[in-house]
Amino acid sequence: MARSDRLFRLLQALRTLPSPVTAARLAEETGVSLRSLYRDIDSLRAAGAVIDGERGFGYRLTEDIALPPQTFTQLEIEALVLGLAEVQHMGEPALAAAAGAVLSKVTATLPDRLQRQALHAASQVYRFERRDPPITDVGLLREACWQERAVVIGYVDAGQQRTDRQVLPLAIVYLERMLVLLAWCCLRQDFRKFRVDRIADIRITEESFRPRRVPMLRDFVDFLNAGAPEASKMTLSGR
Amino acid sequence: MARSDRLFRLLQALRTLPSPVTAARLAEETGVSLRSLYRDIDSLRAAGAVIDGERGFGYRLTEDIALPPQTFTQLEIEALVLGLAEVQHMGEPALAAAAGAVLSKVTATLPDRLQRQALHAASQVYRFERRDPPITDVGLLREACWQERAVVIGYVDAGQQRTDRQVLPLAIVYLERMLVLLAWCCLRQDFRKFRVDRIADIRITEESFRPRRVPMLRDFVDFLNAGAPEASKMTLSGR
DNA sequence: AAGCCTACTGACGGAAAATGGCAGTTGGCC
DNA sequence: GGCCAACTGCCATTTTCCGTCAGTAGGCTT
Repeated sequence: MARSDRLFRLLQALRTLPSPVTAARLAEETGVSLRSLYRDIDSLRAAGAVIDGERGFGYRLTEDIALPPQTFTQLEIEALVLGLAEVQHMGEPALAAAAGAVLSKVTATLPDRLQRQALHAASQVYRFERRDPPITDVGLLREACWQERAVVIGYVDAGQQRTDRQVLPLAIVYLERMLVLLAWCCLRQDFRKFRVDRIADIRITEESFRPRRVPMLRDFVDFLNAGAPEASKMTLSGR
Repeated sequence: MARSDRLFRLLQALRTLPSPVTAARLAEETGVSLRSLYRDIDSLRAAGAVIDGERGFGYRLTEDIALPPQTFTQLEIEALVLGLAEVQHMGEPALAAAAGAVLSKVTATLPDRLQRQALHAASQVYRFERRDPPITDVGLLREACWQERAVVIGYVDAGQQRTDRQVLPLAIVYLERMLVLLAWCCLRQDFRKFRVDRIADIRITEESFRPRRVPMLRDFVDFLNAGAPEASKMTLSGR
């Protein structure tokens, strides 16, 4: 309540006051202590604003936030609603919630007519089966991917054999109905696919492999495609 | 932080759920107790929204407001990229292209950092099989749904029998891997499901059933769910 | 090399707000 | 009169927020 309002005023101050502006000035402007101001700046940055801060100098707003209103064609709205609905159904709870939030945020910027279209899209996703929540914490794996940190996983293979191994997580992939972790296996020194539902436990280590995730992922896909016939090559999602 | 996000979702729920909507429903939607919900409604009203509340009836949003700017979290970006990638893979060419367009438009408005995140999302969709293009023109069916015009379809049933029938198209649904048209069959005077891949040809007629599509669709879903056990009820995509 | 300016971080304790539960009131409708 | 659902007040608990303080760090001037 009070807080979000203050963040709004802080952003306004950054926009209007002559830059660079010191933290002390902004703190005074928003009526808050210096410490809290730094926290507020963090919040704005977390929300996507790009704020330069140089020691001994001050702050400068480099990139503003606010999703500008968008327009979409009717077909594009169908695609958006359909895709996000799909994620709401198949994703783990946190991801499903995020899909809902995206839909809300995007449609909020739409003019009335398009909002109604979004609401009554002709393409829909219905599911009979309730997906049973995966035992594995997908969120943790995703976190590891983002941070490019090695993880130690307890993996149960097809023969019920459990092994603990350290891997470099590259991506989480929906591969023909199956949730799969693509990773570099440090034990075997090779690319491996791990079915997420067979990962018994996960521990994120301190070991970072930044910034090698993206190129390694590319290599992995190339490697998988090397032997495959042209018609059944993997493609990276959408790009 | 969490609160302002919730208020946003509440507003969105008020916008999208069929009005009037009860406090209990909204509380469930935003994952909060009834008591807190009343407080949240107060907050929105304090922020300027005009929300009708009649005892024994429910709420209705009379005048909308805009809340402070929002951006996407990393997880929300994952959801967006994943969902649209899915559509790019499973949709017919026109729809797939639309999904790509949405992704471009949305990411174009994002700050650099988030754009990079979108590009290198940890969740991805890979497909081996190339989808064989459906014989049926899904676009035409969608068009008929949008325009709420009756169509005459040539349908080949399980026993290879072909019949021509006039139907009122309600929605196109991805139902367990299968593309299905939900429609009112004028011949049988009943709700029917038609597998899109068995629709041999389509002709849009002049006959309009506007504005009955949305209520009819609701009836259809209720009808399907009437006998089903609680655990396997259909849900309308995402809302 | 020594200050100085300012961004930034961590820890800690107290203050304030948010939250949920409960018991009750109220107005409209069957 | 009973039911429904909006609304209110109160209170214990939990969570979040906030200011203070102590310290680190980069760039600048002297």
